[in-house]
Amino acid sequence: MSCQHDYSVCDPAIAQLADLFHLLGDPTRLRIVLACVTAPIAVSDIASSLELSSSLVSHHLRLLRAARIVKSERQGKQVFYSAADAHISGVLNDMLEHIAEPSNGHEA
Amino acid sequence: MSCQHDYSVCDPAIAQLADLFHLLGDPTRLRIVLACVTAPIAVSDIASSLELSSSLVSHHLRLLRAARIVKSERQGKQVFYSAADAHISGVLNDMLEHIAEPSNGHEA
DNA sequence: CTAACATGTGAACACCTATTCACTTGTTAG
DNA sequence: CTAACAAGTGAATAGGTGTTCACATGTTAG
Repeated sequence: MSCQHDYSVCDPAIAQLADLFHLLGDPTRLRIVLACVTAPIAVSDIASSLELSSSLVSHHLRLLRAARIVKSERQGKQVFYSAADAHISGVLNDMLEHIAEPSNGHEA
Repeated sequence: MSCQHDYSVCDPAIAQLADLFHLLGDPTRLRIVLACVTAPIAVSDIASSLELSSSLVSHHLRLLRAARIVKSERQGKQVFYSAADAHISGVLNDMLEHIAEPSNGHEA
C-alpha cells in the first residue's frame, strides 16, 4: 500500500530512502559495501584490502548494518559481513549502468 | 572493461558512484528528484508543491543536473526538469523494494 | 525602452559527519 | 588465570554542506 501513487512516497519512506542513499554516498563507505557485496568478508580483511584502519571500518559497518545494507556473522574471533539482500547489488548495478551510458536514446 | 571483476570498480568510478548516491541522500533533494521522475515539471511548481523556496530548488537542481540525474528543457519563462533516464527510476524502485521487505529469505 | 515574472547564483552561517586516537569488549590459545 | 588478537566504541576535531538572503540574469508583455 503506497501512500498515493507510484513516486508520491510518504514522508517517513522518503527519510528512510534518503538515509540509505546517504550511507552509500560516502566513497569510503561505498568501497566497504562493494567489498561485502561479492562475498562475506572479515572486518580486518576489509581494512587491509582497502588500506583503512579497523576502527574506521567498524564505524562504517555499524551504520551500514543499522540500515540493513549489510549483515554480520561471527566466526570465532572474526566477524564476516556481507550484503543484506539482492536489492543492494541491484541498486549498485543500475547506478553503474547510469554511469556507463552518458547519453543514450533507447529509453521507452 | 572493468578494472578487475564485477564489483571491483575502479576508483574514479567509485567516486562518481558515491557522488550520485550522495546527491540522492538528502531528503529535500530526493523529494525534488521524485517530483521530476513522474513528468517534466517547472522549478516554481516544484517549489510550491514541496513548499520550498525557488532559490533552494534551483541550487539543488543545479547539482542534480550536473550529475545528470535530471535534465532541463526551457519553455518560455519556465524551465522544466525531468529524470535523466530510466536508471534513476530503477534505482529508486529497487531501494523502495529494499525498504518494503525488512527481512526476506527468498534470495537465490 | 520598462515592468513583471521565472530562474540562477554567490556568500555566509549553522549544522552535520567522516576520521583519528585511545580505550574497551570479546574470543581463542597457552 | 594471562597474553594476544579481532572487533567495537566514545570523544574530539576538521572539513563539508544544506539552507537562507540578497542580488543577478534571462524572458515575455506592454
